Amino acid sequence: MTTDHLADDLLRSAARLSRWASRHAAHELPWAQARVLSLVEELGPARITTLAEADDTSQPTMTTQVQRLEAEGFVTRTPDPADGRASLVVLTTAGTEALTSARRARARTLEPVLADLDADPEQVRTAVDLLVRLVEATRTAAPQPAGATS
Amino acid sequence: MTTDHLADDLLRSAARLSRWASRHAAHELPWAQARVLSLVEELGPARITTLAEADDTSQPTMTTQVQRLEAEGFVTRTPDPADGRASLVVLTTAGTEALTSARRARARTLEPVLADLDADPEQVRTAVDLLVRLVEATRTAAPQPAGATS
DNA sequence: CACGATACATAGGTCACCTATGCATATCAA
DNA sequence: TTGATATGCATAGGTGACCTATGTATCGTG
Repeated sequence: MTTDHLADDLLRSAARLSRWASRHAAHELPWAQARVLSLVEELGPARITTLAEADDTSQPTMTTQVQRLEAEGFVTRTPDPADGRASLVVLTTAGTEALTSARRARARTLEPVLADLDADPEQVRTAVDLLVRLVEATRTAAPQPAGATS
Repeated sequence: MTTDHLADDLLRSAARLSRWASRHAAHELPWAQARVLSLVEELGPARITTLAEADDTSQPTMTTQVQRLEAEGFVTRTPDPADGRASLVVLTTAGTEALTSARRARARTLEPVLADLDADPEQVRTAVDLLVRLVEATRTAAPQPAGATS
């Protein structure tokens, strides 16, 4: 009962927060692309499919995103020496810069709000850590897809 | 410095979490529509413009959303007795039910993950509260839109 | 009643998704 | 070696949720 509310509150807030941020941050780089760049940075040279899985998206979507990023010079694609079908997506210097700048923009957007909150910084840190762990947990814990009454 | 990371971590996690939830929750009702329903419930009979502002979206977008919700029987629009131009959006019984069910679905999606986290429930509650307060703070604290060096 | 302001609707475009499918390469069996 | 099948990526075509710009009533006011 309480858990129901808790989960709902959590999801609602997360959605609202990220929605608010995406609407108020002054970023040239669209969110989805920043996400992909971030992943490439995290995973190093990676295949499209790997990226798609990590981003919880479909392969065609990732293909398109990578194409755009490539067109803007943020990543390059080199053929995978181990597999002629695959290619490896690599971050360029411009990509790294774009990512850094996007991150800074986001942080800068949120900062005044955080300051306004006037909360215990340690508490904030704890809360954020919990969120991070929660996100990690979504990777492992497979959710019940609707009527999975197996 | 730490704050930069903090803000970024927070936004990244929030975005990932809500993205994950939106992709894994078994909801018939699209997210944006659930959001609007939620708002209508919260605000009571409200005008399109009011809803648009509350949802941090444009009036045309809200018009479209309300039209869809109306087509599905989740809300009705009645002319505002006080203003011939305006109409009031009201939740129907079906709308309330849809909202409840969407909420339950979301909570149910997240629950296994929360359980998997195996975290102190009180800590979770605190974190969620903080998130909620943060979202509220975004309402009042106007962010610096880029180079507002006034 | 004419005027600008206001509430909503429409038009037309973009971004981020999706599923279905095509094409090339890899892999394995006979 | 030669198919059959699996795998990695690209393309096609469609949807939802946004946006700005603009139209059309109605409201208030002089």
